[in-house]
Amino acid sequence: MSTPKPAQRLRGAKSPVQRPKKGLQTASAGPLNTDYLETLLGYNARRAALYVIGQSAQEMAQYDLRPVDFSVMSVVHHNPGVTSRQLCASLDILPPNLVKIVQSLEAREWLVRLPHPHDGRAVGLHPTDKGIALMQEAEARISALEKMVANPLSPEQQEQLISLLRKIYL
Amino acid sequence: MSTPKPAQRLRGAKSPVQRPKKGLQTASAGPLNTDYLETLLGYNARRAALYVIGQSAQEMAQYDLRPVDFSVMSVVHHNPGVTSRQLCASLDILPPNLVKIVQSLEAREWLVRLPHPHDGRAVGLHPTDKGIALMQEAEARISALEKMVANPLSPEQQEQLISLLRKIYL
DNA sequence: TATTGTTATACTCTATAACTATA
DNA sequence: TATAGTTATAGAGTATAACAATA
Repeated sequence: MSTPKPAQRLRGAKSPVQRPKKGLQTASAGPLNTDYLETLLGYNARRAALYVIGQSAQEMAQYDLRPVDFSVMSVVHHNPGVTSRQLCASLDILPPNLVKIVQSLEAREWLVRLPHPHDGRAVGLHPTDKGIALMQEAEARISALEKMVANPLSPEQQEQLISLLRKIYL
Repeated sequence: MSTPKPAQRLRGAKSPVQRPKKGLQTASAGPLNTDYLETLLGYNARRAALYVIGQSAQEMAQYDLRPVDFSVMSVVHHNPGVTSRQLCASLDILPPNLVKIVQSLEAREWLVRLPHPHDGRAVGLHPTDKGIALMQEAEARISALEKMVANPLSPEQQEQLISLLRKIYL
């Protein structure tokens, strides 16, 4: 039941955006004017997210972990016994779509489903020793990668960027 | 040939993320510990992008414009005569996937496809008067919406956030 | 031979309805 | 009656291969 995940081309790398030159509007050659889109927070946040997560996805491909798998395993890792319902609320995943993710992680023996102590309807998700070891390694690699990606920014700027992003969506 | 687009539920709003409380790991109730994920730039950038673009999508639904339609029309608006190939490179869209987007915009008479003056293979995309009027209004609404969304930040912080994001992905 | 635009198609992601078991 | 988890399925988004017309 484990899902085979063929290596996938990762788009949204650092190449596609070309620098705009004001005043140029020739059709066939030369860079385009994207000045307006570049004023938009949504546009810039999406491009940054696609780039960073694309890099992370490449890094996690060695574990056959997609970004969503990593997020789920990370929450399970730090919240042993978490229920599917809580995971869905926390990561904004719809319950039907979480099912096969959990099945795949369970098949690889990174988590186990145990009956919930106080609620017969619910199932607690617990990381296995294998899953804990995996996530210790994977989280260390992701943290190291994020340092590389955020390298153009000073440590103060890195903190500030995350702080500003959180003020937007929280 | 125009695509009917049923109003779609927009997820990723400001509710799903719950504040973590350190030390709490009870399974069925209480907020989860998501401290680790919240240290990640990719995680925060994605949540912010989903939130901002979700708001924009709601605003553009009145014109039956999805985010990708808005981006394409905006580039056409500011680059009359742009080719499909240029659009794909600029917005990171694959050529086969741009075809039906352009067909839909053409069917609504927001752009026209004219033969390219210097290249018989290429087709230039030109905004119609209707398309120009649409985008003047739509871009004004998006800019106003972005001001609302970025309201928790000071004007200096807003500029800085965009500047920091660009340093990440450029 | 390389590029533009296109068709067909497959795969992934996201969404809704409906069912069961339990509270 | 409401909630947790699941199944089935539909729709949207993203990917590759291959073709005709033109450079």
